Amino acid sequence: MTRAPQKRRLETRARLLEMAAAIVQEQGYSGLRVEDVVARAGVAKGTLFSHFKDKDGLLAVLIGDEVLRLLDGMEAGGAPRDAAELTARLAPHLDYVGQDRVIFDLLLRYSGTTAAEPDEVITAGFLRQVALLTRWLQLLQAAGRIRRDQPPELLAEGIQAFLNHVLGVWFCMEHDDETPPARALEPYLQAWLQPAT
Amino acid sequence: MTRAPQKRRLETRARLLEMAAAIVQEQGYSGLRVEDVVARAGVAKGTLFSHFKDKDGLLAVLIGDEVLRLLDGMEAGGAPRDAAELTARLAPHLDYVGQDRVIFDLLLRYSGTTAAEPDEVITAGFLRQVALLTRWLQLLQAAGRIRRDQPPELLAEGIQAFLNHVLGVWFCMEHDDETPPARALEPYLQAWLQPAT
DNA sequence: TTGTAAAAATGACCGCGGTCAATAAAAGAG
DNA sequence: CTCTTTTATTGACCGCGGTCATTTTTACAA
Repeated sequence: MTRAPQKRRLETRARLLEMAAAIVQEQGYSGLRVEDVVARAGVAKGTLFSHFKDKDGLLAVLIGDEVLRLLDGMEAGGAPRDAAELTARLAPHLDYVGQDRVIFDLLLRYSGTTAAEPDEVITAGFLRQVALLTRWLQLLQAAGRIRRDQPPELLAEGIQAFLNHVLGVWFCMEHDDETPPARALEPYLQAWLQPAT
Repeated sequence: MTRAPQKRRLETRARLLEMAAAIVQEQGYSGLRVEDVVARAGVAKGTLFSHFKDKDGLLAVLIGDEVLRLLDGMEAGGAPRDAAELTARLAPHLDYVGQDRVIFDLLLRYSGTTAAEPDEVITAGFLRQVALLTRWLQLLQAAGRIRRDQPPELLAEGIQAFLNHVLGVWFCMEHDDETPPARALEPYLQAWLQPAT
């Protein structure tokens, strides 16, 4: 008979996440070292890896959490009324991911995970994002603001593709460059969703 | 007075690449360990890192080389006559990259590098691929087989985006799945290049 | 040939993510 | 309160990529 996870364990997990978040706050994602996390949380290294599969597993929770918060912001803005407004809704997400390559790499690694364990926050985030995009695209199609010759699911996945493409390029160049990801995304979405004439 | 790189050094570099390629042949890219490479090449570890910036730098040469060979194949096929034929030309590339996540990750890291040092094989490969795609798209536009309302450069970059998207998803799922990347790419390219009516 | 400065190669060493057999702490059973 | 079983934690240890002060080799001048 398997038992439910005990209270003490949950507290440890919470403390690990809390300390990790604090370090990220101070040093950024790239500055996060497992040894620092466990030191601050006052546990041994092995403990961390009994709570999270690996360092990425820990990051996935932190980042997934943030993605969910960004989604709240997106939804709060209400349904966009055209392609340009949709781009604007995506801007915060791009800004967040664009701030550190670690975020990008991790999201990319999980971005295709449509199935999988629902307790993984990051997966939940993706499912919600795709669902939200699809819903919005349906509305835009109904309003005749974007093309209607393709199913909204395909268009949504296409948007994901352009999002990642733009970010990938962003991380390859020196950032003195003045074009932020959100701005670079525009021409792609305009072309991809081009309004029905 | 700086001197040109000496013969002996070039031989060492060549031997390192040769041995690395052999190991990849046997164990795949994921199985490549720096220690094995230097052991086979009969040099110390530090030597490898004086020839290549890091492990990725070594892989970049190996993979970039392979990408160039694939490009030869693409060009040998001649210019495609419609979107479907273009997809077919890209299939070998997808098959190659899809065989190991290491290849994908590395190509993605370099994929935005449009400028940079021309002696990097992998950069050369990308420039050539983009140029080739652009040229083909121009021809297809001229022939009226694809949309003409967007510059071929934008369409080419879009294709890159879909390529990476499809591959990203591919690596996220169990590979018992029967849909290979090339097949998954089709609907995107059809939609993205949708023929002028 | 010999002296010397640049180039090339060396390998001990480090950082850091991740493992695992051993140990401690909790949770019932009697 | 014991004894036993499950759960949670520990920290020494490992693998592997990457560094750097030191040593060896090479090229060239006197």
